[in-house]
Amino acid sequence: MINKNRKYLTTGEFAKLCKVNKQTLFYYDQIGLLSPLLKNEKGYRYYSIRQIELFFVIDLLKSLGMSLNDIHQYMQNKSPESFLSLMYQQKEEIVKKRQEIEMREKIIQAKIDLMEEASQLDFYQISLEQLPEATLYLSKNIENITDEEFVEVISDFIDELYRSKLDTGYPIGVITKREHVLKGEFTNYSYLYIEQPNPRKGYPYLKAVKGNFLIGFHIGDEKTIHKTYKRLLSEMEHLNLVLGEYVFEEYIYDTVVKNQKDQYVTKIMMHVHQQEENCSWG
Amino acid sequence: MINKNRKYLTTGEFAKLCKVNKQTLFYYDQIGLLSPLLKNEKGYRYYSIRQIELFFVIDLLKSLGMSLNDIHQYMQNKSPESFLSLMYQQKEEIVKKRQEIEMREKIIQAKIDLMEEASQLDFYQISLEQLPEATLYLSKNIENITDEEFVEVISDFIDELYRSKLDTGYPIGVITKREHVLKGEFTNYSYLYIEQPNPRKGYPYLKAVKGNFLIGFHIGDEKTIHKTYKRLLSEMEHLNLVLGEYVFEEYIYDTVVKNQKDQYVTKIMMHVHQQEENCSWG
DNA sequence: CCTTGACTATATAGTTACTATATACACTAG
DNA sequence: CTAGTGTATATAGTAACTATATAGTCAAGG
Repeated sequence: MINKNRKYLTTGEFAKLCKVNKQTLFYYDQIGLLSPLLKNEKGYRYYSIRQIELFFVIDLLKSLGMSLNDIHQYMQNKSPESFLSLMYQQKEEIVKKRQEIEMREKIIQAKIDLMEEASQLDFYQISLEQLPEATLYLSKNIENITDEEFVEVISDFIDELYRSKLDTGYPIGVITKREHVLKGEFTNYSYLYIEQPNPRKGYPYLKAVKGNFLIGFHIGDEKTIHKTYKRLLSEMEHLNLVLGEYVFEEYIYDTVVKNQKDQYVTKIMMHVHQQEENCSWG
Repeated sequence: MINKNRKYLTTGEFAKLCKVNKQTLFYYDQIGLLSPLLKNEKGYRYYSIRQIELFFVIDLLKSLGMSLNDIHQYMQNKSPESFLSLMYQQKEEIVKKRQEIEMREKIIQAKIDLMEEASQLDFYQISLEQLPEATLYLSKNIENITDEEFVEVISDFIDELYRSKLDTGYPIGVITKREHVLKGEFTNYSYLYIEQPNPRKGYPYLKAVKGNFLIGFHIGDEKTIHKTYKRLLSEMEHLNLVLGEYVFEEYIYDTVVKNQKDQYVTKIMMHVHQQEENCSWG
């Protein structure tokens, strides 16, 4: 619509309107994507003001991830019909992109919350807490399997995180059963898990837990985690508690925020109950 | 958390987990962004399963538009504090990005609506319609100004579209005052405008219009638009109508969807009133 | 009329984050 | 022992710019 008299714009002026580098317009001219309406005998380019609308559309399509080549293809044989169908197509794409962005926004918020929480913790303190119900997405069982099978399970687990968008930004944790912990097999894990703060309905393979937990932190390489387990178990006895069904482990600080293994921090959450004798006595 | 026994992954396995090309991991190793925990004497790379969490974060940061170089900088001296501040920073960025996506989604929807509407139109029909109130963002006055001043105004207008996110996907239109139309100066425009279907409050420079409009379409180059104006004006007289204060012009089909100027379609909307005599007679 | 400074042009090289290709070595299963 | 799959390095290519070098153009001021 914009077209006063036949005022044309130089490359510099047009570039300023489009908010791009002049070189970009040379490049677009070169690949035939957007050429000036006319070129004088000295080679000077002159753009019509109207061409800004075309640039807007090119810029829109580019921002939606279309390659200049594909945009060029469209521009070759444009029509109201093909434009409309392109827009319908891009509408679907952009909805997906918005959802991805929303998911990433949640992930970032989760990381912020986790880090803020971690900064308040005293890693040398063992505490007894009542944890609320939480929904977890579990892997297949990983007890007593070979290395190859383990890689297979992890692979499936992570594939499902991608496929069903279950990555919430929370750390991937592990669950160990009481029987293994009591046998001193602290790293004979049974499942991997990732917490789902906003679980979607109709998901079959989710599991809830709540109850009393004895919580402690292991500082340093995983290799020495048995020491922290022993401290926790003795504290448990001291408090007249018995081990519940599961123990949960989660990284608080890992390779993402620390350079050396001896600075890693692992949170250990032991499900516990009052001791039977205590109950019948009291 | 994930670490069974000291099972390491080959480059191929790790790449599969990360859903990237093996070459990408070579590249990340090369630039020192993400190197395998160990390399054997034959040069074979072995990644720890835990490194997937690091890859996830790299991938997240990358998706937020951070360059590998900047990510690398962060990784060099990572700490819970720097990670937290990075996340806060990225949270702000992603909010902006989401808002941009939402705006583009609206633009695409507007283009779809406009094209669907256009496909229903009979361009050879002149019609009288009551148009509802609409909010328009106006440019400065462009009557009788030089080419240089015109470019200046356009530039300001488009700058403001960018700055205040006023691009709604609707076409940029022009307004001509009655006095110019009556003098036959059909292209002596007074303002540029763009419709705002969801105007934000507190915007001072918006203008509303409603009333009866005589609507016709000009097919072809703008140069011959006076013919369509004359047809419209004679139809107006025929219907015993008088010209209102303003005439609006909008492109229906332009350089975005048509290759040749003779296929462009311009919508002309003339504000009209009943003729005085008619009113007093009736 | 000449010079200065801001513009225009082309050509070429560099950038980022891969991706593809070519070549050679290693490892595993039959 | 060989076939097939895996691994490695080195090099070149890609998209969409971006920067740099060199040269021609133009309008204003002295």
